[in-house]
Amino acid sequence: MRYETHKTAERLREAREARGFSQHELSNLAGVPQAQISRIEAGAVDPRISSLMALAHALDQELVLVPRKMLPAVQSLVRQSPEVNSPAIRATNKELARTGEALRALQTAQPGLRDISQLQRQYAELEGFRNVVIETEKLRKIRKLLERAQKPGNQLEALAKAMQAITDLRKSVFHATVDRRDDRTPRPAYTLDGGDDG
Amino acid sequence: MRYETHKTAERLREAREARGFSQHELSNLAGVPQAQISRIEAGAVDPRISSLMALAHALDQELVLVPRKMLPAVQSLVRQSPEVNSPAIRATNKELARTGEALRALQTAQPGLRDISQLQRQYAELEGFRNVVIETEKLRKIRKLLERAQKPGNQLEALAKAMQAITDLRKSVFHATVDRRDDRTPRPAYTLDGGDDG
DNA sequence: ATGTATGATGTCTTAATATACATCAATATT
DNA sequence: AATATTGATGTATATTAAGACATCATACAT
Repeated sequence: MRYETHKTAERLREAREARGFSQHELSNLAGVPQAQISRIEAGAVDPRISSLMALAHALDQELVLVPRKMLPAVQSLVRQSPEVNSPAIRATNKELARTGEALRALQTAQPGLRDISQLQRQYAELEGFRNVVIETEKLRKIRKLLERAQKPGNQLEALAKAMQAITDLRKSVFHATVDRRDDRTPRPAYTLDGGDDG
Repeated sequence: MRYETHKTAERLREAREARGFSQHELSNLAGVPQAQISRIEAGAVDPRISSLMALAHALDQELVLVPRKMLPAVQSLVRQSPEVNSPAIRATNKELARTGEALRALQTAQPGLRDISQLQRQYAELEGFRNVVIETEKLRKIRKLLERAQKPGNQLEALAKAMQAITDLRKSVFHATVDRRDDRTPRPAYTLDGGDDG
């Protein structure tokens, strides 16, 4: 028993943390209890595939059967995956997740607010920048504003500020992304035959 | 429940039958009762991962967690059945071996060359594509360049060209498998500038 | 027709996962 | 300092895979 089960579990944990999900959040997404996730990640149980696949699916991963011969090639492919694990990106993802939560909370707490849908649309776009470094502090400020907008008081002002902040963030992210398009490989990959004999 | 569990089970059965194993034989190899193998393959149970891995291991397969984005690429790799005996693959493996030798030879002959470590890193990844068809001619050219870099003359130029060639080969290999569609850049960037509809 | 191999099922028992709680330590946040 | 979050762990119960063994239908060979 316990072949390299722990290896898969380890990768699951990495994927979860890379996305800034807590075990509880993942639990909600995958329908697997937090306690069970903890045990699985710790290698304390021998999970059924349905459990593993539920988790993998929630993390946008798939469990694939790979012939041993192909393993190195597959792994080198998987390494190229854009799932960066840098602390900065993890922090960003975490803040993004929390901002999303704050937004949902605000929505349920104050369903009447009119501009929420627009806020959500803008946030949805930001969601796409998971795994891309963005200014965490700005995200944080946005989240604070959203939380403030939940409580009575100057809700509208907080909401307006949040809107403005998210717009600014979008702009700044846009510029940052436009600047760093070095991986788009302008030329075709076939430059090898450059006039050398064999 | 039962996500795509049956898919994995199906692949296991294919692998078993491809090797001409009966369920009973596989049972002996993997230590899983024949009845259980039958139920697993039929999708009648939700097996534990240890059972799956025992079967996979006995069939020279590995259970790998793959990001969704990489799934098409990985599958296209896996589809290439490991026909190690095909002439094309034998040729590739042979050329790979010779290229590796040339690299090592160059290293011992010219220990001072600075970019060798990078070359080696890239070559190491190509090594993973043993048993996968890659462009043998390009490999051949790389080897020639490495051999040329050993002899005095325009070493640096040969080395630079080799580096470029190996980079291109890597790209071409990955492109051949990865790039069916263009979803590498975070897409929401396009929609960032315009305010949407109200 | 006889015998054999293969794979699917059935039954019973055992052991372990899955689940729903609760709790606790460590950390982060206010 | 007080509070909230996160992850690990404990307990009790229900569900179920795993394992051993038997059986049956089918296909294939003798």
